[in-house]
Amino acid sequence: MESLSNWERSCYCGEPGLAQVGQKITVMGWVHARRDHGGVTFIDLRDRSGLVQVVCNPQVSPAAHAAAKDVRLEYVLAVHGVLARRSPETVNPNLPTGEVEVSASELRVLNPSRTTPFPVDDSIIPTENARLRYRYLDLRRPQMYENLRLRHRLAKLVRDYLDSQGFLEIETPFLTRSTPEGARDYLVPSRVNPGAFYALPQSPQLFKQLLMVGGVDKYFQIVRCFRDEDLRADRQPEFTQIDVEMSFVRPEDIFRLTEGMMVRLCHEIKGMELSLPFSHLTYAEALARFGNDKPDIRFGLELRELTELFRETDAQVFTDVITKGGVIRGIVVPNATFSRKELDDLNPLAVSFGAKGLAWVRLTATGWQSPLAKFVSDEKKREITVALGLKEGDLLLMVADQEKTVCDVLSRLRLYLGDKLGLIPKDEMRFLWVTDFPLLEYDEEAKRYVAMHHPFTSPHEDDLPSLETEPGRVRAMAYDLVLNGVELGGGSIRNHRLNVQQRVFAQLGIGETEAQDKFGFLLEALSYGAPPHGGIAFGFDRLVMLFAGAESLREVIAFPKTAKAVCLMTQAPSPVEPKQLRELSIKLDL
RNA sequence: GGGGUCGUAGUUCAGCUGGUCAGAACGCCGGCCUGUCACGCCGGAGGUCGCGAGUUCGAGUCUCGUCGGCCCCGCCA
Repeated sequence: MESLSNWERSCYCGEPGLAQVGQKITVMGWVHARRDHGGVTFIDLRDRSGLVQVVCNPQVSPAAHAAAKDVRLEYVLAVHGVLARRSPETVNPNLPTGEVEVSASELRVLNPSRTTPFPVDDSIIPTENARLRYRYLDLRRPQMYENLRLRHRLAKLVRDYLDSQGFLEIETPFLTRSTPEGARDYLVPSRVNPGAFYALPQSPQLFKQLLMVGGVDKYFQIVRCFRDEDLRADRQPEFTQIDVEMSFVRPEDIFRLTEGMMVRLCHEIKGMELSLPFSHLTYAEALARFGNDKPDIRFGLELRELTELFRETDAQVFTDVITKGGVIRGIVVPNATFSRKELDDLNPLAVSFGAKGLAWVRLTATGWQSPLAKFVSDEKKREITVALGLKEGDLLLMVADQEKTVCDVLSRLRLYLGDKLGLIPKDEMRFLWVTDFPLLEYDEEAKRYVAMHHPFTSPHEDDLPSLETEPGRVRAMAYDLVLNGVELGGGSIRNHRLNVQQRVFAQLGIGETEAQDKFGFLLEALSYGAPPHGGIAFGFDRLVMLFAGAESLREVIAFPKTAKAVCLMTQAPSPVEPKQLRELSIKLDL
């Protein structure tokens, strides 16, 4: 093992080309491959930029050739030599540096490596278990480096854009106080205040509002947030938000700012030109047409309302549901070439989505083909066929149940069909604003209303009078940004008027005493000339994931956690010393 | 908390209805080779089949439990 001493790297491995032929260069990196021909040894040296072939020829340097004999995969080398042009028959067209090679005059082993637990190569992707345990090896794979680089570039573009729009990046505390509502908090015990805990922020929500009261006017932060909830492919316990807040704004101002940002990101990263403005749907429209509030609008297969069309039929499975206040909705698959088996397989799928069953009608040359055919009169069949514009070959898939279940099942079925039928243009970026969310949602378990967005969201001005009389019907000045069916961000105009905030708290069952206790600082701030303000926050990890075309957040996070919120590399979380617990006045009860 | 799925050599995997099923490729170790780039050739080492019970004459294979990875539901203002 040798030291770097006075050696200085002259270029990255992926950089040398014909222009540098004849120059003495020094490259450093990892041994990606070694081909020993006895007389001459080839080493592919890799760093983050790519590969270059190093030739160790005893006629050039006996020492380098001898040193190359003991070199193994993933050893760290420094190589000094002349960049040579390869003879035409030895050019490797698959390598960006394939026209040249480094003729080694000196080769230093800076560090050996044990045999790695898996190959450092994009050709075989090891199990996620191994990748996460040895993340530093996984990160050597070109794909992972590209993901990290993409993440960096996006962050920089976001910063530059918001800076150009007059925003200040301001840090807010990580050690803050736990607040009711929302996700479970990660708690941090306070040593100097025994029995008291900080909470890691689920988002800097209140701080950014207080910055507005502080006259900052335009704030942003690319900031870590923490939520102690169960994980998913698109959910990590700590994740990064692009957090934005502005004063004296309407939703349109937030839309314009966001659209400008996304236009720039898509242009710079993908060379795509987005058309503006983005599509808009109200929450009610989204639910009616797509069955959920984050529809993928890259393809059709919209939901169809069928309740009235089937009300006067003898199809008892349908009429029973209608009697119980349920609905019937469906999806028309144009020109469906499903085999009978494929059709039958849809039923258990629908059941797995929560349906009791899946009804279908296929329009053939001879009319309706359907298990329901004998329960529907010919006249009704004609009426339904016309109403839905069914054509020969079309397939109508139907679910009857309570509205929520129907929406749920059909929205998932729609995505499944879109994917299976190849209707989703994978390289499109279709942004969508979803607006007019309900302010409140009735929580059956808690037997009270809870905030759909968060408790600081402003009710729609027009609905303000009915906040107490019809709380469930009040719309919020809240909006979500959806990209290709993924909820990318959400925000709202906040309550800047003290009395409105107090009225919302009251609807949430937060009494005056509790409000003072938990949010006193906010209510106080609102009483000192808080400007109208609002903002938005984007899931930065999800943004990177979508731009990378990755299937999981873990692909774009350097050191992610498993589905059980464990870091397989550091083995966090871990038990701590009794002494640490004593200092914190904490006793374990396991 | 619930459901599904996976766990066999360092890695990726094969191993059928229980009975030569302890296998392949790559990697690793040794040897040969001066133009390879998935180098080639010869030889070799390497596995408590995640772990624990059970069924059976016999379990990698079946059953139950358990641990871990992944996916989903609940949860995620």
